[in-house]
Amino acid sequence: MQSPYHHGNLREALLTRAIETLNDRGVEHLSLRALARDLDVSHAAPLRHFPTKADLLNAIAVEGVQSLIAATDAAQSAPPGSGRLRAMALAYVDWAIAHAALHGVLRNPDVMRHASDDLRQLLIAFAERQKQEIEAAQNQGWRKDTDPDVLFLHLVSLTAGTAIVMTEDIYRDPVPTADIRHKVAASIDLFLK
Amino acid sequence: MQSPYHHGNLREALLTRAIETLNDRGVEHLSLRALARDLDVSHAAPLRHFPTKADLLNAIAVEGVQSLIAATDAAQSAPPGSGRLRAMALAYVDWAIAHAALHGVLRNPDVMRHASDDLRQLLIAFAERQKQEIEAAQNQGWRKDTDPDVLFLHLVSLTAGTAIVMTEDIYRDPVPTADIRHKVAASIDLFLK
DNA sequence: TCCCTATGTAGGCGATGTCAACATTTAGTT
DNA sequence: AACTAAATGTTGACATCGCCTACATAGGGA
Repeated sequence: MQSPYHHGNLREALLTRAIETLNDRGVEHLSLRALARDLDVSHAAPLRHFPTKADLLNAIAVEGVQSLIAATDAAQSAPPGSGRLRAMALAYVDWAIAHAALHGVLRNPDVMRHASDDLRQLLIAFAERQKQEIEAAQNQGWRKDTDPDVLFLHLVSLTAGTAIVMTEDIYRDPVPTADIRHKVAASIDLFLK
Repeated sequence: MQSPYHHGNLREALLTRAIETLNDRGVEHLSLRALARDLDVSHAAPLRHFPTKADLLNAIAVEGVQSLIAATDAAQSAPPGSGRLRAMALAYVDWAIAHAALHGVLRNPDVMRHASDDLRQLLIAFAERQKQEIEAAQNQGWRKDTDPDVLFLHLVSLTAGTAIVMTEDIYRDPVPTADIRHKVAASIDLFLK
């Protein structure tokens, strides 16, 4: 049949198409009705899967954080210590560059304002793992005398900040372009080496 | 007369009220029509001053950057060097905390995507000054052997990241609360002392 | 087979951004 | 002072959007 009454996998299709739209048009141009049109579905169909637009964005954010966690998990193959922290920080930045749209959603205050409990839990777990890595690194002698809270604050600020500087258009002008990936690593090494 | 045909200073009134709304309701609830209602003006009146909603947000962003620059200018009373850089970084973070709404606009990718040339110029000038401060500090011996590009990247990432961590709700859970201002200073000192 | 739930459709409501046509006020020129 | 042009505000309209309600269809147990 040409178009079956039921789409079959509308939820996934919505998420995929939404992320595509996000990539080239930004959050402001993301609309449930336009998504429905794109997928040849009635204008209210998306509401069956995401009762509200915020729910859609929240689901995208959850996917994003899971993807981010998976990316930094891969960096955990390194032995514990400041080297592993370094690998995780770089993995974070690389992930942000590779998934700019998802990263943008995670950085959008208007999305995160309505973060679901699931999403918050994911982020807290992620933060917790970073704290453990810091503790492990300190046990190996790295910045042994510094307050762990300060190290955590510094790590989070530096990684989040670097990711933003590398992905947001507004920083493109002042930031050096030549050999940027190497400079990012050197910048992170100022803290983690 | 009760309500004169002309408001008198609608442009300023719009900006002021918009920032207020931003503060307690967020960008998503900012609407030109609601602003018009708040100011007892017809629904299309704001368009005379801001042809599009993006123009309004852009104007707010310009005010924000000017305010930010003024705040960090005050920190320039310190003598040049890493100490002045430190003062500027802390002034940045303090400004972000004190003007969370403006800071949120500046950090909103959907706002900055349409940044006007004015706005971009302001930001470039701000970045340029930071580069000069780094050079001055290096001339005084601070991290003399490090690539200035790397130092700049690190400074921008760290300050932007810290401001975000301190202002965005989503970081409130994992970040330590006790003595936070002191810890922020300590975190910045890891780089600037 | 029958029913329940999940999923999709059709229509509508209030709100929004933006446009066009018109009104009023202000400022500048003569 | 009179005339005119520009600035500023009003009214009405249109397309779109999020979301709601009522209804239609499909699929999966009992």
